[in-house]
Amino acid sequence: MKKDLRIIKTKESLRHALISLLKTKSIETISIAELCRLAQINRGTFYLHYKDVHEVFKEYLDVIVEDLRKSYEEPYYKTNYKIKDITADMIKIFHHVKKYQDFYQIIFDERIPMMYYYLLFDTVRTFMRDSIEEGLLAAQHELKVDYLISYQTNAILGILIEWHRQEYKTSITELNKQLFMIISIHDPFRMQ
Amino acid sequence: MKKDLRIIKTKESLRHALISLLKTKSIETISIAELCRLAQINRGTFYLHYKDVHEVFKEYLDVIVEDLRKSYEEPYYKTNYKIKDITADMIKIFHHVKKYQDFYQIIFDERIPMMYYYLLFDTVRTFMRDSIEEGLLAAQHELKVDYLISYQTNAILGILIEWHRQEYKTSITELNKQLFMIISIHDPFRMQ
DNA sequence: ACTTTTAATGAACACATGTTCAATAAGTTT
DNA sequence: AAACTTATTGAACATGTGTTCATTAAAAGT
Repeated sequence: MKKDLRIIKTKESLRHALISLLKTKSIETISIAELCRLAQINRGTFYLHYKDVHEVFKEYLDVIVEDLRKSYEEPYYKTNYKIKDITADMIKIFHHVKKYQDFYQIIFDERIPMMYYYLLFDTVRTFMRDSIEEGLLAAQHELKVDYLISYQTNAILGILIEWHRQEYKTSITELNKQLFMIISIHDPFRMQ
Repeated sequence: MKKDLRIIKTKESLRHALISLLKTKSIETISIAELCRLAQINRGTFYLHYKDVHEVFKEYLDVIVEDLRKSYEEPYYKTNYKIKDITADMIKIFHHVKKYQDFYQIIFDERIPMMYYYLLFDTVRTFMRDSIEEGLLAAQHELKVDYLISYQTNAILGILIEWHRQEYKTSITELNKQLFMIISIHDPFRMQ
């Protein structure tokens, strides 16, 4: 039950064409017709697999999200301090975003649909859930964890938005220092 | 140097037509041609004022952002506790979002461009800047405030995202209670 | 009221969108 | 290798997009 080679070929052609076009123009200005011409794919074939140009990009993005997930899994220099654990986890995200800066510049662009942001949000959110649940959950039984986790997750994404707005000029070391200071002020896990 | 009445009439017709169409279909599926037909405006005239359907919506949204700004200004029952001040400020935002729920449902939709999110982000961010700067700024001179403020702002928007995902079923009272608990855990301004 | 300014119109244009359908060719099974 | 399955193709169609331009008409200035 393997995938038909023709489908793979078609999708690859479209992905290559998109990457090529993205070097010179923004994703919003790329038409389906233009993409298909470059990929040498019939426009009708396009609609057999995708609804719009964004879906081609999104499929490519899945690879990047996978890298984010992987980079998060791999161990870092962990200490005994909870806060340091968190910043150590987040520094991995910063490294990842820097690595794929070209793509995150697109994801955070104001013309781009929220869907990419939510993709990132959901990915980071699963990390955040794993980080939090252990110590905190049991203590406050009136707390709806979903709100806490979304609060925490989006706070981190707020740093990424600010980073993006400052055109990624802040170094990762500096960014991590800032995050450490912010979390130190807030001291999220001092209860433990 | 007043605005030409014809322009006002054209823009009003388009706004009314958009509001009418939004009742039955999503903004993404509304074409310029369809909007102009309903508004009885020549399509060419549309392009004299707007680039796409979103710009019509965005102009309407400015009214809502203005309401957000106003509702934030008006005094609430303030106490001496900093945390309570913050949650009192934020409850105003919750009320505002609930009031314009129909619009925030569009703003947080995954197919909608980030631009609306940023509009909200920037508005809340100015509130946040005003709330924070007083006590905190001077103490930590190595802290880049921009990152702190974006972190704080987006954390709040994280709650709104979660609220949206839970289809605004959580009551404002409950939401405020959650926020109070979250901030109590983090205790952002215990230094003061 | 008359003149000036400028917004709105309709027609036309090349190109993009989204869909259909029979014909073809490429891949998979046997 | 032959028989099958199905992805791709090209053509066609109605509609949408973004722009232009001369004409019309409405508002503003005098």
